[in-house]
Amino acid sequence: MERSTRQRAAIGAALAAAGRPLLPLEVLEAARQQVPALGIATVYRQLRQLVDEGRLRIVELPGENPRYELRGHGHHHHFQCRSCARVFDVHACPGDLGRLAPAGFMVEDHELTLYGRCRDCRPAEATDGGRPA
Amino acid sequence: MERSTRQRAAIGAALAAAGRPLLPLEVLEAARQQVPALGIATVYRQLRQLVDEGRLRIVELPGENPRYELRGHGHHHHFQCRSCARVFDVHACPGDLGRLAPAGFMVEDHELTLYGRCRDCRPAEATDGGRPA
DNA sequence: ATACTTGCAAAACATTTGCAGTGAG
DNA sequence: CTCACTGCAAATGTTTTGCAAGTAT
Repeated sequence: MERSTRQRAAIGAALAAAGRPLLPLEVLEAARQQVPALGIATVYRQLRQLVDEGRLRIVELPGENPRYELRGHGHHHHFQCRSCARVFDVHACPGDLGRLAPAGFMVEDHELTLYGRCRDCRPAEATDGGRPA
Repeated sequence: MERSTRQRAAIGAALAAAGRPLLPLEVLEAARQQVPALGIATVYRQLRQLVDEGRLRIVELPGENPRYELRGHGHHHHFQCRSCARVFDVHACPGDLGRLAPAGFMVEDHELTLYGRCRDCRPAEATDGGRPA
């Protein structure tokens, strides 16, 4: 049975306030505003526990470390900015992708990630130093 | 300009012989049959170079280390069977997903993975039970 | 009081890099 | 003869774990 500690609350609050998937280090930085002495090990331990409880969802993108977000946003997808690398929720959905699968395949679910420029980074076109592949 | 060394050939041969995505350590083990003194660092360096050249493709599955496989086809997606965990190519594409992103976001690319039952694992009765969530 | 939690440091892993020697062009 | 490539070892970077002290119940 899990206890409700200041650390656990701070980590949950950080994830709730962000409204987007966070990296463990982002969780640490945000949660330290409430619990300055918070350690990274506790963040990892709590993230794992919250995932086991079904409260958190792991968001994995190719070439990136796993991010964590609160469940309950319902079905949604993600958008990663190729300039700042942040990940945002996309609450739209193309729907009915069953017809894309090969004949005889049964599609139960899908995962979609969009890549491009977020609102903040879109104007800066020539300032971008490299190609974050 | 890249040189053709025994190591590079052995790594390419290992990937070609496997015909499935391999982990770096699997590549090392297989390629050592031709070049026993091969080092893991060389495997990683060659894998990265081959990816940069567009000859290899990185295959990432949730909770797994990246695998590498020879490339062959252009833009496509993937279907993972929830029963046998195999990954299949999906050559269809929903297209035009730019409208899904939040206002102000610029979509340049996308990645889509379907989950469900492959032909072999599909329950006998269900002809088309899959529903996109 | 009990035992789950925490913070720190060290460990465990996967991947990258520094460097001197090797070999392809 | 050059300089990219290689193997080794050390360095990174991320996540996990051991342990003594802290704290919710």
